[in-house]
Amino acid sequence: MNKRPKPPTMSDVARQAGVSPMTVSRAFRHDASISEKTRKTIIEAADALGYVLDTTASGFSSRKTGFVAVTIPSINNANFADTVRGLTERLRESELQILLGYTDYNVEEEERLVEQFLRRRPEAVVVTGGTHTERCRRLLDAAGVPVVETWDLPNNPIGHVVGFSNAAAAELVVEHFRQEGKTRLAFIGGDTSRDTRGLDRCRGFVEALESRGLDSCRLVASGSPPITMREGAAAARTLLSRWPDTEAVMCVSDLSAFGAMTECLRNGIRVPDNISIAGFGAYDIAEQSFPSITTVDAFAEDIGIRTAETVLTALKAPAGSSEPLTTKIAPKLIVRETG
Amino acid sequence: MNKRPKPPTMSDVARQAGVSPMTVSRAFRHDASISEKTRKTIIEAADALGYVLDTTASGFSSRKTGFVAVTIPSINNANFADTVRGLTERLRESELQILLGYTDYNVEEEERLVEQFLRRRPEAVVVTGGTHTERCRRLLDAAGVPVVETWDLPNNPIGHVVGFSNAAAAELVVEHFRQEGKTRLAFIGGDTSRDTRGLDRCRGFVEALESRGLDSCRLVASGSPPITMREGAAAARTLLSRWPDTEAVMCVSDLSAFGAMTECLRNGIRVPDNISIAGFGAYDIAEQSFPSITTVDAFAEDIGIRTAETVLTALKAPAGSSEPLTTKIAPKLIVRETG
DNA sequence: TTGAAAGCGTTACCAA
DNA sequence: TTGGTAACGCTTTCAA
Repeated sequence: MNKRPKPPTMSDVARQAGVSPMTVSRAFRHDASISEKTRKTIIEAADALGYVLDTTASGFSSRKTGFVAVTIPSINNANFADTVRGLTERLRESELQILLGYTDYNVEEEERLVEQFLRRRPEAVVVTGGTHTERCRRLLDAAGVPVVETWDLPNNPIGHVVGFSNAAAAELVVEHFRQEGKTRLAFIGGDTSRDTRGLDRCRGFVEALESRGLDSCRLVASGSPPITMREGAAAARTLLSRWPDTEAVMCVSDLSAFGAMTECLRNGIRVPDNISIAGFGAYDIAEQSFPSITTVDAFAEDIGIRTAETVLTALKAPAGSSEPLTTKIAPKLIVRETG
Repeated sequence: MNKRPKPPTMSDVARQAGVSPMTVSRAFRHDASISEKTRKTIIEAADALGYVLDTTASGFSSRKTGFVAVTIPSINNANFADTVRGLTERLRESELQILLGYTDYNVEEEERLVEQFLRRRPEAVVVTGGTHTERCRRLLDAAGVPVVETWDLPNNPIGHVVGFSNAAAAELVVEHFRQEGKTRLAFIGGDTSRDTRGLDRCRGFVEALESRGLDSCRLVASGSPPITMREGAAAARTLLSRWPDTEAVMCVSDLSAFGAMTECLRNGIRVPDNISIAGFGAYDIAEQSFPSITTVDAFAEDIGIRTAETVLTALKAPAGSSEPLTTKIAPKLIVRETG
């Protein structure tokens, strides 16, 4: 760890290379008009001095930070990780860098994070879901940069949207269970109101049952979102003791579905012979578990890719002209051994 | 999306509040000497204008960006996610923000990322592992900021270290299998040389066998790191067909262990009656699967917390005085139903 | 506790 | 293709 009081600047490089600082600046940009020979001299001088471009200064000067601020509910979730991966890959060529933060499924924390990010002057902001604090909406609105809401279809979007209806996704599962002739259906999710997408799935589940004239009282909440495998297992215990004749259960995620399934197996309840189980999210575990788990693929990575494309389009558009884009993703049911 | 050509500045707020820009600056800092009354007036004026502090400018001026650059191998890995969580939580109070990137277990990509991050002038850099390209080491060395290597104990550290010996962790598992009287042991991991921590575990496994006079030829590689559940299952197939009398198998991670286990179950092989299985990383799945999986807990979140503390200590120390700190984590064996 | 002046390292803009 | 000059919005430093 070399403690150098002051890193070299463009002026230092300019002196070393015998050119003006402005020419050094050009040597470090892709588009600039500069002779290949001059550039080579400059890059060599820079390397010799250990010079690294200071984007802190260049961003300040050009009012372009190259940041895209992204908030996700949890950093430890394969679905959101896939979305971030899609975003990152698709943005790679464009000089844009992701500033990533997680909210713990908490809108207050989201507000804190968004404000912190806005101070960095990102060129665009990507948030998860359509539920935010009033102040958070105001901040985003006033930021004057493109905003994309993902993983949902908000009624009153802030700006752009790349998402799907979580309620409709739940209906896919209900319809599937119905086609298999099941009538006593249950839902396992987390308690409280923090995970709005999880709640939307529950709501969609209930509505789908009601519109089919089925009883919709079998709802079990266990643990605060995101609900874990262990909480899925606990919920399954509750479910089986309260409504032992349940024929099929949809879980808010594949992780809880896996927990519920192992709980059944531990208690000698056969899946799907005695009970069908479905999850959500197309996690690896749903495919690799034994038996494998019926699920819904929301195409998390695609959401990221399409979000990146939305950002790029919005950034390219002349300042006023950008009308909000909405990209709808169509989740897909994947039927497996459990259902 | 309000398109405002220019966001308000401190001068705008100062005019609105009837004070000097300098006083506005003080109102936005925690330590500054300013009367509570003045501050209140200013904050109100700022809110009215929709002013948000521009850290792009303040960082430039003060030469403090408030960034800690962090690179992890994969964004979709519960272990590294836990480390990031520990880091983030522990850093929350300190005005430091994490700049997170992932390398895909690739040192070339790591070099690219580190260079990109260094341009942002982070106040510290955290990397995973002790293996880097030559140029990456040079860049980090020249950056003049504290560097922390994690999840490993490098022979020739760049600066600070918070980690453990992956080889020794593997030996824990071998010793456990030995105490259960198993002699025909196998290892399942990924191929090639990208995941150096995985390789270290394999090396530790082999050395532990040899030092106990056991045969160490049962090594199966499947897929490029990080090896998935599916690849773990494929490796188990190979293993069982090539060495059907294997008594116990250690997998490079819990995910591959889970895949290997389900593959056994699918084929009617009882775990642990016919074969014992152990993983690594103390993932949720190892606890919740049925049967549950023997594993090694490397205390991923602790690694993050201790790393944050190392960063804070190094940042507090006067420029020259900081000698490298090494924090050793002691991984712990967790014996479960499979082993 | 408050204010004024002088940068911080880069890029935009215009001129050569 | 190159160079000079004037910002960019804030903090540091010193003075009141």
